[in-house]
Amino acid sequence: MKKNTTKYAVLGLLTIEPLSGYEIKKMIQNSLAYFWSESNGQLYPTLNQLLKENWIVLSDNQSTSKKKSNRYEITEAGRVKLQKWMCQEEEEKSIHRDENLLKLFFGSNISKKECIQRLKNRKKRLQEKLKEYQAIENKLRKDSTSPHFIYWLLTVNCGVCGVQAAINWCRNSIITLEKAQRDEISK
Amino acid sequence: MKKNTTKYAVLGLLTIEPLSGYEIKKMIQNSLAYFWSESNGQLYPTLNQLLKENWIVLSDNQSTSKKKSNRYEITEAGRVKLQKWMCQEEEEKSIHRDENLLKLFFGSNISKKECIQRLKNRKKRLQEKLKEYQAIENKLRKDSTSPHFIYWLLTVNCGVCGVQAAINWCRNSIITLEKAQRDEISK
DNA sequence: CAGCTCATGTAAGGCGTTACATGATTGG
DNA sequence: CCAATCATGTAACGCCTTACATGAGCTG
Repeated sequence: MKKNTTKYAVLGLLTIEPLSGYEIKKMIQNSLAYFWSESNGQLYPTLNQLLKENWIVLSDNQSTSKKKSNRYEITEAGRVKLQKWMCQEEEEKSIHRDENLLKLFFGSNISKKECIQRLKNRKKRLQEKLKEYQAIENKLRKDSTSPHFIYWLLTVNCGVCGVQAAINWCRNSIITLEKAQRDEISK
Repeated sequence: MKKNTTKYAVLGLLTIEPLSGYEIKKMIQNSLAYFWSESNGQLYPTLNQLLKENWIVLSDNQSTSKKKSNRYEITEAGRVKLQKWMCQEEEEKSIHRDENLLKLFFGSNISKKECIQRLKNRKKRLQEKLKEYQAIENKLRKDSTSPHFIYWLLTVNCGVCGVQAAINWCRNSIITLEKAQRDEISK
């Protein structure tokens, strides 16, 4: 059984406020980018699917601009559906495919020097990512009155913690490999 | 452009030793399960594809058992291909879709109590996972002479660090939510 | 000989992305 | 009026999983 998680992402966003497809896309890019993404090819068909299932409806208050834009509202049925999904346990699926780890696992096929360089680059990228996340966190903290505040903060905090852990692991791994490299040479 | 990472997983495993499709599958299940998986529907077609591209060949030393089993060896071209892939930079794709975070993000749609319960369950699952990873780590440490040893240890260590970070985040998040819950009631 | 594991595959179908197509409106 | 942005979609394709199909050998 497949999930079609796009459905729930859309439903969730519509509990915040009525939105058009285009606005949903923007919102995901601006606020959820660090843990979620949607493509047009997924989003628009899903919206029509949700309509058919009566989990969302076309909002009658038209959009601010004069353009044709379909603004959607979540229905009561949609809310129930979303809540049910949110309360479902999901087993901890071990991140099914981590390409970085796969490469590391086969490290003996390239030189230690090369491996170390890869890790250093990775660490650098992660540090940039960390800055981004912290910027999001700081921006969030400025509007602590929203009912969503606490959840959004926890969400971005998860990203921060994860990246920090990855950076630490990179640092330690680099040290380990550098030590091994020195041992190799001295022999 | 898509990657077909299965190719590289197979090539990598064949640098360790010649293997049949079935053995590759077992190996992934037994040793790489915490960061990689393959299904038959992906594995066998990929093997034939690799054959056609001359990155692997049928090994002539037949398998231990008398059954028909196609054991494969990596070719020099295959090795080059693998090494090239390993030295390629990949941009840090922010884990494109994290369902747990998506649920948390929409937390205001359900009760704090429910959210806390979800997090507690998640933490428990993560702790079990941590034990598994540590068991793998301990098993690995017993054969420290292998040339793969250092890489395999680093790989599993990455898993351990990630899970530990996630557990800590869960713990802190639970505390934060419980505090918010108390504040709600006392008002 | 029944049932297990070994062993290799195929078919169907969902998920998801990329790239393209199409227009309307707005701003310079 | 030209370009950019707003706005909605579709077509094609790749990845990946699930489920099934098939058959050989092995074990009691």
